[in-house]
Amino acid sequence: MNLLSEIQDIPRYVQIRERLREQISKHVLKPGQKLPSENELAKHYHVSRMTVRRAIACLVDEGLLYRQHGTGTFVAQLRIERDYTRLLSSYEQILRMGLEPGMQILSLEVRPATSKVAQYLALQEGDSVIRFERLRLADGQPVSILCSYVPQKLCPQLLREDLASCQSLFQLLESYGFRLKRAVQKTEIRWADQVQARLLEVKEQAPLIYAERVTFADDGTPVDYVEGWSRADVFSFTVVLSR
Amino acid sequence: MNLLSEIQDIPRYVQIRERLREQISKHVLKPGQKLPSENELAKHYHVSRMTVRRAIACLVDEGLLYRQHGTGTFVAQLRIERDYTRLLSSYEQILRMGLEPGMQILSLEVRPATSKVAQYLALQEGDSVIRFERLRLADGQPVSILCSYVPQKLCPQLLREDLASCQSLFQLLESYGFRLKRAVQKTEIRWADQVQARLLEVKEQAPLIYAERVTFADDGTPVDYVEGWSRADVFSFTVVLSR
DNA sequence: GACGCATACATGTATAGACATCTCTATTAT
DNA sequence: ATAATAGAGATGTCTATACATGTATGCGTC
Repeated sequence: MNLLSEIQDIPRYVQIRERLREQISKHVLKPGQKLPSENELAKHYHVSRMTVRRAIACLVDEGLLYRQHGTGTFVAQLRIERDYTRLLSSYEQILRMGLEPGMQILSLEVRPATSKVAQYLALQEGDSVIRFERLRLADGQPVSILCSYVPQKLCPQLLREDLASCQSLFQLLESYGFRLKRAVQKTEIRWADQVQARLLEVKEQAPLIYAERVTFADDGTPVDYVEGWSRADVFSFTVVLSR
Repeated sequence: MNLLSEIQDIPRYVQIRERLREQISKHVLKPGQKLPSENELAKHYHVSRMTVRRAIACLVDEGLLYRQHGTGTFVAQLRIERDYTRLLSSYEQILRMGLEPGMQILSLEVRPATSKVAQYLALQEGDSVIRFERLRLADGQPVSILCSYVPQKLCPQLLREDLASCQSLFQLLESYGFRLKRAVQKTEIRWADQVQARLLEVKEQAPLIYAERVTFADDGTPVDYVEGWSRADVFSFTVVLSR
């Protein structure tokens, strides 16, 4: 009889969800195995069936479990996935690759928004945006040129912050209380111009991975537009797609 | 007073969800606007509050709505196209670009799985897999070389099907009853070898977008492993990321 | 006018139960 | 032996209710 902790103020469905997740990750529940029925789980945890269903529903959404109507709930076969569609800052990306992130600021200024930037950030053309351009390093080697645009009205004092000591624009934005939720990113191949080639230490016309991304807070407000040019020999890009 | 259709056997929460979705897409509910409270919606549709919450929860997951505890539920600012993380076949991708898909079969055979393929498809090395290699065309121009591997035991009669007339492997697999659910795709840059350069009509050593993808059915069984080499001047790649 | 507090109302969590629908199995009838 | 049927047990939908918790508002006090 597993008792849920009554002391801490964590919802029961969250506690059950995390217990199930742990059992799956530790192979107590093996891939393909049938879970106890919802009624059995409800009895076991001393909660109602609806609470169990809620816990299970989360894990089904994540792809850890699947249901078969009339038959039962089962552990899915593979789980390497989840983290792949996680929205990461370039800082976090490099950390994940096991390298030491570094940064070199190229420029930092307030500018009127061009029409393209205004459109992405839902501003009027000419509204002030903070333009922050830097070279991202991994283990001391240049890997990406990044250029971010943030509406100035969202964080008027951003310039005064020490952007050099703060390793990630995301950290800064989140510390301002923006709950970054999702982003749309478009990736394609472009060829290095002279300046980019020099900064990234590649040949002119070498292929680069070009990505542009708009990041949205949870209320759908665009917070950030980033363009990035990255060395094609360093980056790969893994995502999870759903049909 | 909107009545839900009692005749059709569609769950009420689905009906309410789709009505709300329609009102959002038609701007009856405008971005930023507050929805009626859950209790009001429940009265309006003559259902319980839990049923309304379920409908709303779906749309929150999709990013169309967001909630503020104690305040209300609101329409999000932008409708980021959900379609960006949709798992599409190459056929569907080209259709979406507004081009006419074509295909030229390069080879079709049953082979023992290499260790790499076996690992991706959760097979034993040497198990039979169907290897299907083709050139994908868009408006008659070659754009991708694709090479799919499917465990033979999943569809023993695949070879007899007329793969030439069926424009998409996905269609075929779904017609066999596989509920394709999600895929993990890794994308990077590689350089064209002699054969690839000739087929894709680019120079040798030209950069190509290399993608490998494992597709899973809803029970987590891997159904399909694809490698693709695509012309970098044709493809871009848009995804939605969440934090 | 500024502050604090009570209140109304919003969403968040949880319950116990009812009935529907789907699947599989065991029993019964042919 | 085979086919039809009944039943058990699983998930799917839905209700009505209770209480917890967060937020804005308006009122009274200072």
